[in-house]
Amino acid sequence: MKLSSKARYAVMAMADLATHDSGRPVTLQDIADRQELSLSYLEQLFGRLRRGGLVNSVRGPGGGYLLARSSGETRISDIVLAVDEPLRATRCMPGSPQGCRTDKKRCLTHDLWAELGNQIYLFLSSVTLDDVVARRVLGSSGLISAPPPAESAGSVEDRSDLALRH
Amino acid sequence: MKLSSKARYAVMAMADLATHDSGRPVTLQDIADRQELSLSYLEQLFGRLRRGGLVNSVRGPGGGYLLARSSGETRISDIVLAVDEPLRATRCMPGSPQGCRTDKKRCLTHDLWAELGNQIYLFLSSVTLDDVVARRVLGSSGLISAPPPAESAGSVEDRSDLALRH
DNA sequence: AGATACCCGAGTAATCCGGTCAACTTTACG
DNA sequence: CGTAAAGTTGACCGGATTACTCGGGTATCT
Ligand code: FES
Ligand code: FES
Repeated sequence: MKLSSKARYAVMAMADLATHDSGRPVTLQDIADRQELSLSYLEQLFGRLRRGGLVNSVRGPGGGYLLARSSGETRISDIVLAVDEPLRATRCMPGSPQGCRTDKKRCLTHDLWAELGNQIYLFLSSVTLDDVVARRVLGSSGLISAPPPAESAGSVEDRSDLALRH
Repeated sequence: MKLSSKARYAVMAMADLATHDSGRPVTLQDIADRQELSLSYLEQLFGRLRRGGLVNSVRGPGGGYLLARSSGETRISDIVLAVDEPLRATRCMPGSPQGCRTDKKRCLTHDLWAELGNQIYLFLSSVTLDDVVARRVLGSSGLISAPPPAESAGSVEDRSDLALRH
Protein backbone atom coordinates (compact mmCIF):
# COMPACT_ATOMS: atom_id res chain seq x y z
CA MET A 1 0.00 0.00 0.00
CA LYS A 2 1.50 3.24 -1.10
CA LEU A 3 -0.05 6.65 -0.95
CA SER A 4 1.14 8.75 -3.85
CA SER A 5 -0.69 11.52 -5.57
CA LYS A 6 -1.11 9.12 -8.43
CA ALA A 7 -3.46 7.26 -6.17
CA ARG A 8 -5.35 10.45 -5.45
CA TYR A 9 -5.78 11.15 -9.12
CA ALA A 10 -6.98 7.63 -9.72
CA VAL A 11 -9.60 7.98 -7.04
CA MET A 12 -10.66 11.34 -8.44
CA ALA A 13 -11.02 9.87 -11.88
CA MET A 14 -12.92 6.87 -10.61
CA ALA A 15 -15.23 9.13 -8.66
CA ASP A 16 -15.84 11.12 -11.79
CA LEU A 17 -16.52 7.94 -13.68
CA ALA A 18 -18.94 6.83 -11.02
CA THR A 19 -20.91 10.06 -11.05
CA HIS A 20 -21.23 10.05 -14.82
CA ASP A 21 -22.21 6.42 -14.97
CA SER A 22 -25.14 6.08 -17.31
CA GLY A 23 -24.50 2.82 -19.05
CA ARG A 24 -22.70 4.58 -21.83
CA PRO A 25 -18.88 4.57 -21.83
CA VAL A 26 -17.13 7.69 -20.62
CA THR A 27 -14.11 8.90 -22.54
CA LEU A 28 -10.89 9.80 -20.84
CA GLN A 29 -11.02 13.14 -22.56
CA ASP A 30 -14.19 13.99 -20.68
CA ILE A 31 -12.67 12.99 -17.39
CA ALA A 32 -9.50 14.90 -18.20
CA ASP A 33 -11.50 18.04 -18.90
CA ARG A 34 -13.68 17.78 -15.84
CA GLN A 35 -10.95 16.86 -13.40
CA GLU A 36 -8.31 19.01 -15.05
CA LEU A 37 -5.86 16.20 -15.46
CA SER A 38 -3.78 15.44 -18.51
CA LEU A 39 -5.15 12.91 -20.93
CA SER A 40 -1.86 11.08 -21.32
CA TYR A 41 -1.56 10.65 -17.62
CA LEU A 42 -5.06 9.33 -17.33
CA GLU A 43 -4.34 6.78 -20.01
CA GLN A 44 -1.48 5.48 -17.95
CA LEU A 45 -3.66 5.34 -14.87
CA PHE A 46 -6.58 3.62 -16.54
CA GLY A 47 -4.28 1.05 -18.04
CA ARG A 48 -3.58 -0.15 -14.55
CA LEU A 49 -7.15 0.16 -13.43
CA ARG A 50 -8.25 -1.96 -16.33
CA ARG A 51 -5.60 -4.59 -15.69
CA GLY A 52 -6.74 -4.56 -12.10
CA GLY A 53 -10.23 -5.41 -13.22
CA LEU A 54 -11.77 -2.25 -11.87
CA VAL A 55 -12.96 -0.83 -15.16
CA ASN A 56 -13.92 -2.18 -18.55
CA SER A 57 -12.91 -0.48 -21.74
CA VAL A 58 -14.70 -0.09 -25.02
CA ARG A 59 -12.62 0.75 -28.03
CA GLY A 60 -13.42 2.66 -31.12
CA PRO A 61 -15.66 5.66 -31.57
CA GLY A 62 -18.24 5.99 -28.87
CA GLY A 63 -15.93 4.01 -26.66
CA GLY A 64 -14.53 4.82 -23.27
CA TYR A 65 -14.50 3.31 -19.84
CA LEU A 66 -17.10 1.73 -17.63
CA LEU A 67 -17.05 0.70 -14.01
CA ALA A 68 -16.50 -3.05 -13.88
CA ARG A 69 -18.33 -3.31 -10.59
CA SER A 70 -20.96 -1.04 -9.15
CA SER A 71 -19.69 1.98 -7.29
CA GLY A 72 -20.96 0.47 -4.06
CA GLU A 73 -18.83 -2.59 -4.63
CA THR A 74 -15.62 -0.78 -5.47
CA ARG A 75 -13.48 -0.10 -2.48
CA ILE A 76 -11.01 2.75 -2.37
CA SER A 77 -8.32 0.35 -1.29
CA ASP A 78 -8.82 -1.55 -4.52
CA ILE A 79 -8.12 1.56 -6.51
CA VAL A 80 -5.03 2.50 -4.58
CA LEU A 81 -3.70 -1.01 -4.77
CA ALA A 82 -4.33 -1.25 -8.50
CA VAL A 83 -2.61 1.96 -9.36
CA ASP A 84 0.27 2.00 -6.92
CA GLU A 85 1.61 -1.47 -6.65
CA PRO A 86 3.00 -2.51 -3.24
CA LEU A 87 6.68 -1.78 -3.86
CA ARG A 88 7.82 -3.54 -0.73
CA ALA A 89 9.37 -1.59 2.08
CA THR A 90 12.86 -0.44 2.91
CA ARG A 91 14.35 -2.13 5.89
CA CYS A 92 11.65 -4.49 6.86
CA MET A 93 11.55 -7.32 4.37
CA PRO A 94 8.03 -8.65 4.40
CA GLY A 95 9.19 -11.70 2.53
CA SER A 96 10.97 -13.32 5.41
CA PRO A 97 8.51 -13.81 8.25
CA GLN A 98 11.01 -13.02 10.97
CA GLY A 99 13.03 -9.87 11.53
CA CYS A 100 13.91 -7.32 8.91
CA ARG A 101 16.86 -5.57 10.35
CA THR A 102 20.35 -7.06 9.96
CA ASP A 103 19.76 -10.42 11.60
CA LYS A 104 18.17 -9.75 14.93
CA LYS A 105 14.51 -10.20 15.53
CA ARG A 106 12.22 -7.43 14.41
CA CYS A 107 13.06 -4.02 15.73
CA LEU A 108 10.82 -2.45 18.31
CA THR A 109 9.02 -0.24 15.89
CA HIS A 110 8.14 -3.01 13.48
CA ASP A 111 4.80 -3.81 15.03
CA LEU A 112 3.91 -0.17 15.15
CA TRP A 113 4.32 0.41 11.43
CA ALA A 114 2.75 -2.87 10.57
CA GLU A 115 -0.28 -1.98 12.59
CA LEU A 116 -0.41 1.48 11.09
CA GLY A 117 -0.41 0.01 7.61
CA ASN A 118 -3.15 -2.28 8.67
CA GLN A 119 -5.23 0.59 9.99
CA ILE A 120 -4.85 2.52 6.80
CA TYR A 121 -5.83 -0.43 4.72
CA LEU A 122 -8.77 -1.11 6.94
CA PHE A 123 -10.00 2.42 6.60
CA LEU A 124 -9.59 2.61 2.85
CA SER A 125 -11.37 -0.66 2.37
CA SER A 126 -14.22 0.47 4.56
CA VAL A 127 -15.03 3.23 2.11
CA THR A 128 -16.57 2.56 -1.28
CA LEU A 129 -16.58 4.71 -4.35
CA ASP A 130 -20.25 5.22 -3.72
CA ASP A 131 -19.54 6.59 -0.27
CA VAL A 132 -17.23 9.13 -1.81
CA VAL A 133 -19.53 10.42 -4.53
CA ALA A 134 -22.41 10.54 -2.07
CA ARG A 135 -20.19 12.54 0.27
CA ARG A 136 -20.89 9.88 2.83
CA VAL A 137 -17.46 9.85 4.39
CA LEU A 138 -17.61 9.53 8.12
CA GLY A 139 -16.62 12.81 9.66
CA SER A 140 -14.06 11.90 12.29
CA SER A 141 -16.34 9.18 13.55
CA GLY A 142 -14.44 5.93 13.71
CA LEU A 143 -12.32 6.19 16.76
CA ILE A 144 -9.49 3.78 17.11
CA SER A 145 -9.20 1.53 20.11
CA ALA A 146 -7.22 3.03 22.97
CA PRO A 147 -7.76 6.70 23.77
CA PRO A 148 -4.65 8.85 23.83
CA PRO A 149 -2.84 9.18 27.13
CA ALA A 150 -4.84 11.61 29.22
CA GLU A 151 -2.42 14.46 29.01
CA SER A 152 -1.64 17.50 26.93
CA ALA A 153 -5.34 18.16 26.75
CA GLY A 154 -7.35 18.87 23.67
CA SER A 155 -4.73 18.11 21.11
CA VAL A 156 -6.57 15.37 19.31
CA GLU A 157 -8.83 17.49 17.27
CA ASP A 158 -9.03 17.68 13.57
CA ARG A 159 -5.54 17.04 12.38
CA SER A 160 -6.46 16.42 8.80
CA ASP A 161 -3.40 17.69 7.04
CA LEU A 162 -1.86 14.51 5.87
CA ALA A 163 0.79 15.01 3.27
CA LEU A 164 0.49 11.92 1.20
CA ARG A 165 2.97 13.16 -1.29
CA HIS A 166 4.60 16.45 -2.02
CA MET B 1 1.63 14.77 8.82
CA LYS B 2 4.03 13.03 6.53
CA LEU B 3 5.24 9.50 6.72
CA SER B 4 8.80 9.26 5.54
CA SER B 5 11.43 6.88 6.70
CA LYS B 6 12.95 9.81 8.49
CA ALA B 7 9.99 9.56 10.80
CA ARG B 8 10.65 5.87 11.27
CA TYR B 9 14.24 6.51 12.19
CA ALA B 10 13.20 9.17 14.63
CA VAL B 11 10.83 6.79 16.34
CA MET B 12 13.51 4.11 16.45
CA ALA B 13 15.93 6.52 18.00
CA MET B 14 13.40 7.73 20.51
CA ALA B 15 12.54 4.18 21.43
CA ASP B 16 16.21 3.50 21.98
CA LEU B 17 16.47 6.59 24.10
CA ALA B 18 13.48 5.49 26.13
CA THR B 19 14.85 2.04 26.82
CA HIS B 20 18.22 3.39 27.93
CA ASP B 21 16.70 6.04 30.10
CA SER B 22 18.55 6.07 33.40
CA GLY B 23 18.67 9.70 34.31
CA ARG B 24 22.03 10.06 32.66
CA PRO B 25 22.16 11.64 29.17
CA VAL B 26 22.54 9.30 26.24
CA THR B 27 24.92 10.27 23.46
CA LEU B 28 23.94 10.15 19.85
CA GLN B 29 26.95 8.00 19.19
CA ASP B 30 25.51 5.28 21.39
CA ILE B 31 22.19 5.42 19.62
CA ALA B 32 23.88 5.45 16.26
CA ASP B 33 25.82 2.32 17.16
CA ARG B 34 22.88 0.43 18.58
CA GLN B 35 20.39 1.34 15.90
CA GLU B 36 22.91 1.26 13.08
CA LEU B 37 22.14 4.74 11.92
CA SER B 38 24.60 7.39 10.90
CA LEU B 39 25.63 9.87 13.55
CA SER B 40 25.34 12.85 11.24
CA TYR B 41 21.84 11.92 10.32
CA LEU B 42 20.83 11.51 13.91
CA GLU B 43 22.16 14.95 14.66
CA GLN B 44 19.82 16.34 12.08
CA LEU B 45 16.93 14.40 13.51
CA PHE B 46 17.55 15.29 17.12
CA GLY B 47 17.89 18.93 16.23
CA ARG B 48 14.27 18.88 15.26
CA LEU B 49 13.24 16.77 18.18
CA ARG B 50 14.85 19.19 20.55
CA ARG B 51 13.22 22.19 18.92
CA GLY B 52 9.97 20.31 19.17
CA GLY B 53 10.46 20.03 22.89
CA LEU B 54 10.55 16.25 22.91
CA VAL B 55 14.06 15.88 24.23
CA ASN B 56 16.44 17.92 26.30
CA SER B 57 20.09 18.20 25.45
CA VAL B 58 23.13 18.41 27.67
CA ARG B 59 26.26 19.75 26.08
CA GLY B 60 29.84 19.05 26.76
CA PRO B 61 31.51 15.85 27.88
CA GLY B 62 29.14 13.46 29.57
CA GLY B 63 26.36 15.18 27.75
CA GLY B 64 23.77 13.76 25.44
CA TYR B 65 20.02 13.67 25.20
CA LEU B 66 17.23 13.04 27.65
CA LEU B 67 13.54 12.50 27.18
CA ALA B 68 11.78 15.77 27.94
CA ARG B 69 8.65 13.95 29.00
CA SER B 70 8.25 10.43 30.26
CA SER B 71 7.98 7.72 27.67
CA GLY B 72 4.36 7.20 28.64
CA GLU B 73 3.61 10.81 27.89
CA THR B 74 5.31 10.98 24.54
CA ARG B 75 3.02 10.14 21.68
CA ILE B 76 4.28 8.76 18.42
CA SER B 77 2.38 11.44 16.57
CA ASP B 78 4.44 14.04 18.40
CA ILE B 79 7.62 12.50 17.08
CA VAL B 80 6.43 12.25 13.52
CA LEU B 81 5.13 15.78 13.57
CA ALA B 82 8.35 17.14 15.03
CA VAL B 83 10.62 15.49 12.55
CA ASP B 84 8.62 15.73 9.35
CA GLU B 85 6.95 19.06 9.32
CA PRO B 86 3.55 19.20 7.65
CA LEU B 87 4.74 20.26 4.21
CA ARG B 88 1.32 21.25 3.04
CA ALA B 89 -0.38 19.23 0.40
CA THR B 90 -0.46 19.48 -3.35
CA ARG B 91 -3.75 20.54 -4.67
CA CYS B 92 -5.70 20.99 -1.51
CA MET B 93 -4.58 24.14 0.18
CA PRO B 94 -5.30 23.68 3.87
CA GLY B 95 -4.81 27.37 4.41
CA SER B 96 -7.99 28.50 2.77
CA PRO B 97 -10.93 26.90 4.55
CA GLN B 98 -12.95 26.40 1.40
CA GLY B 99 -12.06 24.45 -1.73
CA CYS B 100 -8.58 23.55 -2.81
CA ARG B 101 -8.99 22.94 -6.45
CA THR B 102 -9.01 25.83 -8.94
CA ASP B 103 -11.95 27.81 -7.57
CA LYS B 104 -14.80 25.38 -7.12
CA LYS B 105 -15.73 23.97 -3.80
CA ARG B 106 -13.73 21.04 -2.52
CA CYS B 107 -13.47 18.10 -4.85
CA LEU B 108 -15.27 14.92 -3.98
CA THR B 109 -12.22 13.16 -2.68
CA HIS B 110 -11.27 15.92 -0.30
CA ASP B 111 -13.21 14.58 2.64
CA LEU B 112 -11.83 11.14 2.04
CA TRP B 113 -8.20 12.16 2.32
CA ALA B 114 -8.93 14.50 5.15
CA GLU B 115 -10.56 11.72 7.07
CA LEU B 116 -7.74 9.34 6.26
CA GLY B 117 -5.24 11.83 7.60
CA ASN B 118 -7.35 12.13 10.66
CA GLN B 119 -7.44 8.39 11.19
CA ILE B 120 -3.70 8.11 10.87
CA TYR B 121 -3.17 10.90 13.32
CA LEU B 122 -5.64 9.37 15.70
CA PHE B 123 -3.85 6.07 15.61
CA LEU B 124 -0.39 7.49 16.02
CA SER B 125 -1.46 9.61 18.92
CA SER B 126 -3.07 6.66 20.60
CA VAL B 127 0.30 5.00 20.90
CA THR B 128 2.96 6.23 23.28
CA LEU B 129 6.67 5.62 23.22
CA ASP B 130 6.16 3.45 26.23
CA ASP B 131 3.71 1.27 24.34
CA VAL B 132 6.32 0.73 21.68
CA VAL B 133 9.21 -0.25 23.91
CA ALA B 134 6.92 -2.50 25.92
CA ARG B 135 5.78 -4.12 22.66
CA ARG B 136 2.29 -3.19 23.66
CA VAL B 137 1.04 -2.38 20.19
CA LEU B 138 -2.41 -3.64 19.51
CA GLY B 139 -2.26 -6.50 17.08
CA SER B 140 -4.90 -5.67 14.48
CA SER B 141 -7.34 -4.96 17.27
CA GLY B 142 -8.78 -1.53 16.70
CA LEU B 143 -11.31 -1.96 13.97
CA ILE B 144 -12.51 1.13 12.26
CA SER B 145 -16.16 1.96 12.08
CA ALA B 146 -18.03 0.55 9.13
CA PRO B 147 -17.18 -2.95 7.98
CA PRO B 148 -16.19 -3.29 4.34
CA PRO B 149 -18.99 -3.99 1.88
CA ALA B 150 -19.90 -7.62 2.28
CA GLU B 151 -18.41 -8.81 -0.95
CA SER B 152 -15.22 -10.16 -2.38
CA ALA B 153 -14.92 -12.34 0.66
CA GLY B 154 -11.92 -12.73 2.86
CA SER B 155 -9.79 -9.99 1.43
CA VAL B 156 -9.50 -7.91 4.55
CA GLU B 157 -6.90 -9.89 6.34
CA ASP B 158 -3.53 -8.73 7.40
CA ARG B 159 -2.52 -6.25 4.79
CA SER B 160 0.35 -4.83 6.72
CA ASP B 161 2.70 -3.98 3.91
CA LEU B 162 2.41 -0.27 3.90
CA ALA B 163 5.08 1.36 1.86
CA LEU B 164 5.61 4.58 3.69
CA ARG B 165 8.52 5.48 1.58
CA HIS B 166 10.69 3.82 -1.01
C1' DA C 1 -11.55 4.99 -45.41
C1' DG C 2 -11.34 7.74 -41.91
C1' DA C 3 -12.26 9.28 -37.46
C1' DT C 4 -12.46 8.19 -32.73
C1' DA C 5 -10.88 6.38 -28.91
C1' DC C 6 -8.21 3.05 -26.28
C1' DC C 7 -3.37 0.97 -25.80
C1' DC C 8 1.46 0.88 -24.69
C1' DG C 9 6.17 1.61 -23.75
C1' DA C 10 9.95 4.66 -23.79
C1' DG C 11 11.55 9.05 -22.35
C1' DT C 12 12.23 13.24 -19.40
C1' DA C 13 12.37 17.01 -16.26
C1' DA C 14 11.91 17.98 -11.77
C1' DT C 15 11.67 16.96 -7.19
C1' DC C 16 12.70 14.82 -3.06
C1' DC C 17 15.11 12.30 0.21
C1' DG C 18 18.36 9.98 2.82
C1' DG C 19 22.72 10.89 4.04
C1' DT C 20 27.36 13.52 4.46
C1' DC C 21 30.60 17.17 5.76
C1' DA C 22 32.81 20.84 7.84
C1' DA C 23 32.95 24.45 10.96
C1' DC C 24 31.32 26.29 15.40
C1' DT C 25 29.82 26.39 20.41
C1' DT C 26 29.38 24.87 24.88
C1' DT C 27 31.06 22.45 28.84
C1' DA C 28 33.68 18.96 31.82
C1' DC C 29 37.97 17.70 33.49
C1' DG C 30 42.76 17.80 34.64
C1' DC D 1 43.99 27.29 30.78
C1' DG D 2 43.84 23.78 27.35
C1' DT D 3 41.94 20.07 25.42
C1' DA D 4 38.61 16.90 24.24
C1' DA D 5 33.80 15.46 24.34
C1' DA D 6 29.76 16.35 23.09
C1' DG D 7 25.87 19.10 20.85
C1' DT D 8 24.47 22.76 16.78
C1' DT D 9 24.17 24.52 12.45
C1' DG D 10 23.74 24.86 7.67
C1' DA D 11 25.19 23.87 3.26
C1' DC D 12 25.78 20.24 0.13
C1' DC D 13 25.39 15.86 -2.84
C1' DG D 14 23.96 11.91 -5.76
C1' DG D 15 20.67 8.71 -6.55
C1' DA D 16 16.01 7.37 -6.67
C1' DT D 17 11.38 8.30 -7.59
C1' DT D 18 7.65 10.89 -9.36
C1' DA D 19 4.70 13.00 -12.15
C1' DC D 20 3.96 13.65 -16.61
C1' DT D 21 4.68 13.64 -21.93
C1' DC D 22 5.20 11.84 -26.50
C1' DG D 23 4.68 9.12 -30.47
C1' DG D 24 3.18 5.45 -32.55
C1' DG D 25 -0.03 1.44 -32.61
C1' DT D 26 -4.67 -1.04 -32.64
C1' DA D 27 -9.49 -1.79 -32.49
C1' DT D 28 -14.00 -0.31 -34.01
C1' DC D 29 -17.74 2.51 -35.47
C1' DT D 30 -19.98 5.09 -39.41
S1 FES E 1 10.68 -2.65 10.58
FE1 FES E 1 10.38 -4.78 10.51
S2 FES E 1 11.83 -5.45 11.92
FE2 FES E 1 12.31 -3.34 11.81
S1 FES F 1 -8.36 17.75 -2.11
FE1 FES F 1 -9.22 19.39 -1.01
S2 FES F 1 -10.71 20.08 -2.40
FE2 FES F 1 -9.69 18.58 -3.59
